[in-house]
Amino acid sequence: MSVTIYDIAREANVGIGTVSRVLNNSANVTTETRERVITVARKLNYQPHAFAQALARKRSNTLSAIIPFFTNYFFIEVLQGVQETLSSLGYDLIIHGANNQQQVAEYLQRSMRKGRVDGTLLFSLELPENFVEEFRQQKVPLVLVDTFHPAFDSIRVDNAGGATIATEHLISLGHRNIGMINANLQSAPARERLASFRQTLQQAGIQIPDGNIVNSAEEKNDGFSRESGFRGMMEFLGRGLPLPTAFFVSSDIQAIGVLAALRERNIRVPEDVAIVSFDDVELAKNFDLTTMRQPMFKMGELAVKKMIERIEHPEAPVSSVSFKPGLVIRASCGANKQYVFHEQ
Amino acid sequence: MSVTIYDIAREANVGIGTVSRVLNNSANVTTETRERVITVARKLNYQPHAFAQALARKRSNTLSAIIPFFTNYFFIEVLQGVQETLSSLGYDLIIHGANNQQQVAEYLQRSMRKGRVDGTLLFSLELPENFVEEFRQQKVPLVLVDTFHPAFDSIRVDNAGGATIATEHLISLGHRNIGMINANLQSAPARERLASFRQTLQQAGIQIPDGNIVNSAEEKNDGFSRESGFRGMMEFLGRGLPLPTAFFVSSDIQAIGVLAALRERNIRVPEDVAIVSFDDVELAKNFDLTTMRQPMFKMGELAVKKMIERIEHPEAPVSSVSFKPGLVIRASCGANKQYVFHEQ
DNA sequence: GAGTTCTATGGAAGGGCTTTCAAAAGTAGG
DNA sequence: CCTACTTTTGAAAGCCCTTCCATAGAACTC
Repeated sequence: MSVTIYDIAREANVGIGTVSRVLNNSANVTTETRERVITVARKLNYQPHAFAQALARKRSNTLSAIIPFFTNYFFIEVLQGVQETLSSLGYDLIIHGANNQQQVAEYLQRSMRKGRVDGTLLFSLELPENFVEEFRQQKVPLVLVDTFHPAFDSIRVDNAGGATIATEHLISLGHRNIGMINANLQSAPARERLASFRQTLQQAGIQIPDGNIVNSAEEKNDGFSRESGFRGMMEFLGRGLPLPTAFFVSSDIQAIGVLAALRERNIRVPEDVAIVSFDDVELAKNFDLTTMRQPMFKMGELAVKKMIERIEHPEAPVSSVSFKPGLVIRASCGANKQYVFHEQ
Repeated sequence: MSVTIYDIAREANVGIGTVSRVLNNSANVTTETRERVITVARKLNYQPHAFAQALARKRSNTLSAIIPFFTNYFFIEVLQGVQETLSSLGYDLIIHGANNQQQVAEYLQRSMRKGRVDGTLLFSLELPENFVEEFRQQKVPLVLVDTFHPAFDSIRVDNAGGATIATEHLISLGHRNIGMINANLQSAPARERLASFRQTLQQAGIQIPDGNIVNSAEEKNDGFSRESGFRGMMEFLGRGLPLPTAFFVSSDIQAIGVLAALRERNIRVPEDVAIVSFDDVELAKNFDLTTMRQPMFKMGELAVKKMIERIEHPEAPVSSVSFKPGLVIRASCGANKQYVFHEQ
């Protein structure tokens, strides 16, 4: 059937051990033997059997990523970094899109199947407590991206810092009546961004009515969606409060909804209302959004590096890195266009 | 170390064969034995070793997808269909993003590594001729999505039909001077869409100047990008021809660029110029684009089904399915909003 | 109750690789 | 030329499963 090392061994007049050693570039093989084996292998168009290797090596060179599937451009962009880095290291990436908590559990379970993957990346999803112990027991490395648990490595975004910069930017442009269209508070980023928004205003001595803040009640995607942004702004407009001169919106995708709502009411951006949002997904530039940039590609890259380190040093202390978002100024805030990117 | 069927066999006082039979729900095991084994397996928290299974079964339950990575929302949406379908069948999906022809080759090569995957889905990329023979020899199933080769199964989009409908729609709205902003002609869809556009106009007895058609020269993504659309429209405007009252644009993402270019020149859509594009990616509705909808999720789903069939019947005749896009009317063409979706 | 057919079961073989171990071959030193 | 190492090599063991084969026992048949 297909060519195995036995075929090569026979043809090259050596033992299978030698073939394996040649193929793996192990030491202690004469150049002469090595070349003979390589020639035969090439001639027979030999392809190593991945699973047999994985079984023998106890290592699969495959990682899995569990993400809230494709509902959010943010993940896709991080994933891009993950995939490219992985690929250059000869690893494969299995993608699991989880649409609900039950699927998350199912995929986590699957990831723990001994030997299937060398590690799992969990994106933006809270790790169910009952898995914490399981993962530690099974010794399957887990790296959290955009989410947190003290027992595992994680890559995070400094939401508080980002929200502070965004808010300060609006203040520096002279805005004193500012609103916020937020996602669902059940998500940690939404909570963190709101808290910093409030705190920054307070420190600047600015008072705003409670009604200026709209938190989404939507379940889907924790309110990080276009619809949520649209409805959030509509809800605000329905409250009859004086229109703030600026809004901080908790994500680009929501901001797109906000923009649509404002257009519908003939409110101009940035002339009547300035907008600053969060993420800087690729889309943001199409809408000329001023936003807090997260280095998504980099985050993906780093996540992989962490994972590899963890695989190689299972007992190393847990580490958590947090990226600081940088302000990207475009048209929606009314300031000049210019690019200010702080990277940690 | 980790729990194997041997541990279960010992504990349950049966042979490993019996354990395997129970775990695989094979026939000929007494209920009593079956229950005893299951109890023990559960107690020991047994997880089958995926690679050992794959090796023994000669089947990995894993597919790979090679896509022009994440540069295009179209793929992501198809991928969503692929992933969900696959997941429900207990398959895993490995994703390979290829940024150039060389990477495509590398990934194809990797896919052929015996046993690694049960099959490969190739998206929108031309299959290099030298792989044709290799794939047939190695007997690794290959399904083409949005691309074509007579030797393999494929899922396609009826680009010609779609372009015809789009063009007819513009004609039916009264437009007589129509332009087209196209992608790079080195891509088959771009060629097909252009050909039908021309033919439809001709059949309607409408003559347009050659200068009304702009083909992208961009390499990146074959010109299916926002930048390409922006530049395409700018190039047209620089030609000094009378402004057509309508444009057919070869993809939504380009249309977004076109919109930006028109806005920059203060040309209103749809009042001054009507736009119809192609794809109906999720984004399209945010821009209120009238566009030709491709059932991307469905395409993904079908691709998987074909693949499974191919795996089960390697010798079945090659088949090719083509989806007919449906017109989705939004604001950009100036007609009333209404949803007209033809599905094949 | 002897002979026959089925069903349930244990365990070896096999899948293709890596790695360990022991033997063979080579090198150096005296 | 013999001894003491070192390097190279072949082959067995092991990774964990599925599957096949042979056997033991149960269930039937007449």
